[in-house]
Formats: sequence, C-alpha cells, structure tokens
Amino acid sequence: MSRYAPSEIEPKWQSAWNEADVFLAKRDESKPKYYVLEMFPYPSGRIHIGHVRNYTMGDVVARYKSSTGFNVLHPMGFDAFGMPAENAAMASGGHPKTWTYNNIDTMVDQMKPLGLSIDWTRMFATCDTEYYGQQQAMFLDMLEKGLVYRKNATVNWDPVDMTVLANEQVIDGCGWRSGAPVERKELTQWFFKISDYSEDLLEAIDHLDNWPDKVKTMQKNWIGKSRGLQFAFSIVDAPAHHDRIEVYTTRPDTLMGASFVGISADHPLAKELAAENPEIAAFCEECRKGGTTEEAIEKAEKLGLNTGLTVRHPFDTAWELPVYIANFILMDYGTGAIFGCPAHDQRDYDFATKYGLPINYVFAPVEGELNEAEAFVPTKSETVKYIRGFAGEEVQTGDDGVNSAVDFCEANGVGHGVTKFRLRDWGLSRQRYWGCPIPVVHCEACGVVPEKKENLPIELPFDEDGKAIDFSIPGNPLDRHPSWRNTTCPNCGGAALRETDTMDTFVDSSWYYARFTAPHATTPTVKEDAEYWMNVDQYIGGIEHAILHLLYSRFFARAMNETGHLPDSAREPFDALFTQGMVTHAIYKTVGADGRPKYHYPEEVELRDGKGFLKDGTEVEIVPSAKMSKSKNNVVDPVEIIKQFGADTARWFVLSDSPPERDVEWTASGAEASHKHLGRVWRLAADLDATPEQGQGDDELMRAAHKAMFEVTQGIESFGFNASIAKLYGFTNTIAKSKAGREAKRFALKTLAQLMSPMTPHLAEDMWSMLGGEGLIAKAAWPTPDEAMLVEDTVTLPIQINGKRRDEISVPKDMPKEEVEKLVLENDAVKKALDGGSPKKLIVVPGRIVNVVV
RNA sequence: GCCCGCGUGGUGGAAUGGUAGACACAGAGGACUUAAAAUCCUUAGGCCGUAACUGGCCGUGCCGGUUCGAGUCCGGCCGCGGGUACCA
Repeated sequence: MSRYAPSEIEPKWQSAWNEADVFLAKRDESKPKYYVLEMFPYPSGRIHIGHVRNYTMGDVVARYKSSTGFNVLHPMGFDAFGMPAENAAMASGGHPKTWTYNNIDTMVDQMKPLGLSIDWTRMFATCDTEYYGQQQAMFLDMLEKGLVYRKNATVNWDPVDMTVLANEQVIDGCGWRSGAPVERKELTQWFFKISDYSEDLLEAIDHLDNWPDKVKTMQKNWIGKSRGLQFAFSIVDAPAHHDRIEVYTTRPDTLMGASFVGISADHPLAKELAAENPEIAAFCEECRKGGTTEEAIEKAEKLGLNTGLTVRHPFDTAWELPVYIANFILMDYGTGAIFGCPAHDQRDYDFATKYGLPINYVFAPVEGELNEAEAFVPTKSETVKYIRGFAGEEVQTGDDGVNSAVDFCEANGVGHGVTKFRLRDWGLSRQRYWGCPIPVVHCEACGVVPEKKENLPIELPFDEDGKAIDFSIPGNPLDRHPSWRNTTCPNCGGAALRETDTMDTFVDSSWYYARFTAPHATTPTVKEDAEYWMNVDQYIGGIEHAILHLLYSRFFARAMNETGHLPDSAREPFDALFTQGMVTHAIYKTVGADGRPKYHYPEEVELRDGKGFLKDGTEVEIVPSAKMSKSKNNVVDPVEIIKQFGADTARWFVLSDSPPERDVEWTASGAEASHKHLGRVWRLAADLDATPEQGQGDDELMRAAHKAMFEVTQGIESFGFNASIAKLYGFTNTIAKSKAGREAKRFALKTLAQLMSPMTPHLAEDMWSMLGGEGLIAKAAWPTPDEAMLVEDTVTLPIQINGKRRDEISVPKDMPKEEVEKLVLENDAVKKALDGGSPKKLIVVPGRIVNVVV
C-alpha cells in the first residue's frame, strides 16, 4: 500500500505551482486586489520556528483570499542593514555585505521548501543599492520639503573606545567591549520632523478599525498629547543672561504644592553656573553618566544639587523656592526645567525626602484619610478635594482642576496653556557603516549641501582603495575612509566631505511595503502600481513592533504622500494589523572559563527530570521561556522538522494548538503527532476507492461537511487558525467514522482537502488530484456552505438552578419562551429544588440556557 | 520607574457574560501481531461517595465587587512577557 510521502509530493506540487505561475502578482483591474504582508525578517543567518509561524499565518490568509476571488500580492524581502552584520565582521573578520548576502541565500533556501505562496520575483534586500538609492532620493525630497533637519542630541559615548554605542551595547551602564562607564554626549544629528504629524498620527488612530486595541493604546500613550501650562519663575538675584526659568507642567493645579525647581544638567543656566563653580561642574559631569534610555534614567538613583539660587513663586513673590540641578531632568523634554510637587509625584516625593524639602498637599481624597507617608497620585479623571487649590471648584476631577488652573494663570498673566506631545522628532543618524548613507556633503564654503539626484546612489564603499576595510577598530569606518569621504561639492564644485552618518534601519523598514508594489522601478514607487496595490490589506507581525516600526511607517507614508511617492489614499498604509505572539524557548546557560555566561543550543542539551545536561554531563542552568534570540542560542531550527516530516507537518504544527496572538513555548513533541494526523488524512483520500458505493449516513456526512466549511472559514477570517484546525480534526474524525457511500465521502474529502489547503497546501493538492478534483486546488474556488444544511432543528438547553447546571432538556430550536418555561417547571430536578414552591425568578435565554432562581 | 499585554487539567489550549476543560499532546488500559512498529478502540481536572450511576463538593494566579449567572466585566494585589525612542 502506498503511503503519505511528503518528500515526494512537496517538491512535485511546488513545481506545479511554479509552472502555472500561481503566485505571480500582476495588476488586474478586473479583480479586487488583496495585499498580505508579513513583517520582513532580519537576515540573521537561519530561519527559526518563529519565522515559520509568522509566514505560515500570512500564507493561510494569502491562499484563502486568493481562493475567494482576490488578486493577491504576497511578497518577501529582507531588512538587511543593521548592527549584527558589523558585529560579525568585528568578531570574525569578513565584510558585512558578504555576511548579509550569504545569510539571505541560506534563509531563502530554507524558506522555499515551506511552499509559501510568495511572489519571489519581487524579493529585495534593503541593502541592495537599488533599494537604498531610492531611499536616498526620497530623503532628498523630504529634505527639500522641510521634513528633515539637523540638531544636537545625546548619544551613549564610550570614553575608552571613543565611539557611539547603541543602547543594546550598554550593559549595566558600561560599554559592552571596553567595560568603561558610559557617558551621554551631544552630537549634531539628522532628524525627521515626525512631531509635525503628532496630531494627525494621534487622531488617525481612531480610524484604524482593524488594528488591535492594545497597539492603538500603546501608540496613543507614546504620542502622549497633554495640555499643560508653560510659565517662567523669576530668579532672585539673577546671574547674568538668566533672569527667569521657563518650565512646563501638566499639573498646574498643584502649583501651590511646589517646593523646588529642577533643571537639567544640560540646561543653559546649569552650564553657565558650571563654568564658574567647580562643584557644580563636577555634579553636571556626574549627571551625564549612564546610558540614554528612558529606563536607565528613570531607574537611576535620583540625585540633585542645590545651586544656591532661588526663584519667586508666581502667586506669592515672597515665597522663594530653591533651584536644583537634577539628573532625572532631560534637556530634550519640554523646557529642560520643572517645578517639583512632592505631595503628588512619587519621584518628587523621594527627592524632597532626600533633600529635606517641604511636602505640601494640594488635594486629598474625597473620602478617607490622606496618607502622608507617600505621594498621593490619583489619575486625572478621579475626583479629589482641593485643600490648597486656587481655581475651579473645591471638589473636582484632576482634569477640571488642570483646566481651571490654566485659565486662571492665563487670566493673571502667569504663562499660557500649551498642548504638548511626548513624541519626539525621529533621530535617524547612526555613526555606523552598514546602513544607507545620508546623501549630503559638508562644504566649507556652502555648508551642508544635498547631493544631486543624478549622483545617486551614494554607494557604500566595499573596500578601502583595494584594501579590506578593518571592522575590528571601534568607530565608523566611513570616517576613516579618505577616498570615499573626500568629494566635491555639488553646489560650488570645491572640495567637500561626505556625510559619514548612515540612516537608522527603521528608515529602511518604513517604506518597504510601498516598494513591494514596484520593487525594481527606477523611482521609489510607480504611481499606477502604488494606486492599485496599496494599502496593505493585512499586515502581520510581532507585537514588539507595536510602537516604533509601525509609527515610523505611518509617518513615512504621510511624508511619501507629501513628496509625491504615494497617493492620498495611502497616507495610512496598513488597513488591518495582526500581531502574532512570539515563539519562546528556554535558555540553557553555563558559566564559561572566563566567567562570562555561555549559551547552548537546545539540541546540545539533554533533559532529565526537569534538569538539563550537556553531553559531557555538565548541568546547565535553565532560564525558562524567553524570546528566541540568536545571541542566546535558544533558537529552534525548523529545517530538521521539515526534513523529517515535511513542510506541511511544520506548517500544520505551528498553526495548531496555540492562538496566533499568544506567545508559544516551543516543544518538539507535537510535530510527530501532527505528521501522524496528516498521514491519516492522506490515507482517507487514498483509500476512497475501497469504500462501497452505497452506505448509510450520507446526509449526516454532508451536513458535517457544510458545518466544517462554515466553521473553518470563520476561524480563518478571525485569525483563529488553531480553532480552524480543531474543527478540521473533528471533521476528519467524522469522515473516518462515517459509513456513508463513496460519493458522499468523496465530497467530504474534497471539502476537507480544500479547507486544509491554506494550511497544508501540498497535501491538499495531492488529495485533490487523487479525488478527481479539477485543476490545481490552489486555483479552485473556496467552498461556501449551503445555509439550509447548517440549520439545527433541536437544541439542548442546560438548566441551571441558582446558576449551577443541574440538568438539560432538548427542545425545538424556535420553541417560544413560554413553552420552554412550562417544560422547565415540569423538569424533575427543578421540581425537586422548588419543593412545591414557585421560583423567585425564571430566566430563559432562547437557544442558550435556562436559569431557575429558587 | 512608566506604558501595553498575559495567567484555565500532567502539557498546548477551547469557551458572543450562559453546560469550564472542545480539539490535541503526553499517560493508562485494551484490540490486532510470534514480537515490534504502524494502526484502531476505551479512558482521563481534583477530592469524596456509590453495587452502579442520571451522585455530592471544590476548581480558570490571589483578594474583593457587579450580576439570576463571571475564565470573561470592575477595583486591588502577585507573577511572567513585550516596549521604553541607537536590537530588529
């Protein structure tokens, strides 16, 4: 007897699809289009099981949409610039370009056997000159539109290696290679004016109906619109150049609880004081220690230094407040100065306690006691009782208090109400080699000059006048590459230096979705293609991109629209978003001879009684459930699973069991079981001819088939792939047990093949051809259920007594409430519970449940 | 620290505010077989009770609330994960 042989059928059907150009996306105005996109991968070297899960989900959607009549675009590419390539070159020599393209080749070779319905002719990598050259063209257009500018910003500075560090390269406040404490340093950097779009990006979130609420909430909070008061404290005995300190506050209602003013160590006043006072200078230096991340700054011990200066309270000129320099105030936020209200801010409370500053409560809970051992920080929507208020009602919400306070201050000449956003401009400069060069030059005579478009692309140099670039030296190789760096000014023709900063890799990933519509065009996009294919109808990717990547992409679509590269209709590029969970796996860790942690691949570790051991018997520490990450070696390679069981098993397995949006802990035990099931399905089709022509239960089987059509479709439509698979198991069991005749079984099996085809396309094709299906199943129309076959005549109603299930009755589906009630009262369990009395309440939810309250 | 999620049997998980544990995995028992593999069948949250069950109680991280009814809604905790603007 023949058996299910994926290693034979999978290549066979893949070539059949290729020969028929099934997945080639062509503009076709006669059909509705559907653009499915999965977030493209970073070419880390090998695909892991998380990729398989991500792309299989997209493939299910793509194949399903295709069979329901859509002209589908389903492309794939690589987010190929970035640090790991340079790190690899640093660690083991070679060139980032070679490393990256080798990885891409390997990963494509690993992906193709999965049988994804991808139009591979559209593939590109963001490090292709063809791609980043067009990105440079757009940069110039955006520069011309005033969407790009330069300003100072702080970076992590390694004072030993004399180089800029990424946040990831700062470990416990120290440089990852030098181990030296990191400092914050100011550099002139390039910025996109994303803040011009704060209001637009915020407001438009409400129209993203097919985005997850959690993502929308995160983006709203990130943009962080707030109304507050900006005003100035006047300085007592003001030093030269500084007679006032401008502050911004979102809680002007707490002004009477102010007890100090804090300024950033980078505030102009702080700098001026530092110039004359060594103690202040030393403290400012101290404040600049540590990394630039919000987390590092927020978690660092709060330090302050009294400058000796005081300022006058705006409502009471006799009330003077001390001025502190503090390490938790950033020059980048607001005005770089705040007033502290310890009573209603925990950070200020801790600060005040540490430096012996007064704590004046402005409001108290409406009910209950004020706990003076901590700050009282209710949400602004909460109603509180003002005890040191100065505007509005005594009892009001924080929001009302803020608004009244702003009005009062404006009326009394103390500052003005201001709407501010937390969202900062997007710094795109990176002091690194492996990224898209920023196409400008620095000319002594003309200043910063954009390159001419005809000089694009500005290509990254591969070597250094025939010599390999040395990546082992810290710092940006472009800075020390004279023949690349020295150029002529496009404006005056004189000697000039190229900009050596490259672009943040988020720029690359902010428009690739648009490029896929015309991937090899000599302009960034092509009007007709963008108009036809945009927007992305379904975008699928990890929740870890909920804020930055998605927000930057939303901004870029707007900027591309304004520079003529996208139509108005594509300003909001992703119609629907689905965020799938991550695949996690335990990390196996030992300590190496050098005292540093050593990570081991899952296949190197043998598990016994919940403990892990290496082959030589060494016990490993098991860190449970972490995101699969190359640096931790806890990635699972799907290639082995595909080799052993085939792509369909891998695809079926990653879709079953877990809901797509949830993280899954990877265990290999289920793959074999999935394989067994697919073998069983295959045999059902292969053995059809042995089924007698006549049988019993044809009608039941037909009903089951229509029910399966309905339920599986519903699962796919709602991203409940695991639910669809559970229904497919059920349907398979029904077919296997059915005694129906051959043609009824043929219909059921063809339906099964079609319903499985988005998940296990090769198996489905093979069944389809065995069962006498016409053409390729990949091109067959999706089955739709006959409504009449879905109607159930009777329903089972559970009977609850006081909310607990006691019995059930079977009634016709549309039995009126009154009759159900009558039946219920005759029920033995109910009679027993009532004990002759009558029910307190009788709730009948038609078709659902009955609850008797006694 | 702050923002956003998640928490259900031995395991993955199911459940528009309406029968908690669908569907699977691992397990146990059985059939077939000289044997094994493969395949098929039965069983299965916990505790208690019964000759038997159509028996009772408990149970969705913890505490409290709303409701005829809460895994689901609300409030407060605990634990875990993601993001935190230079990882992608």
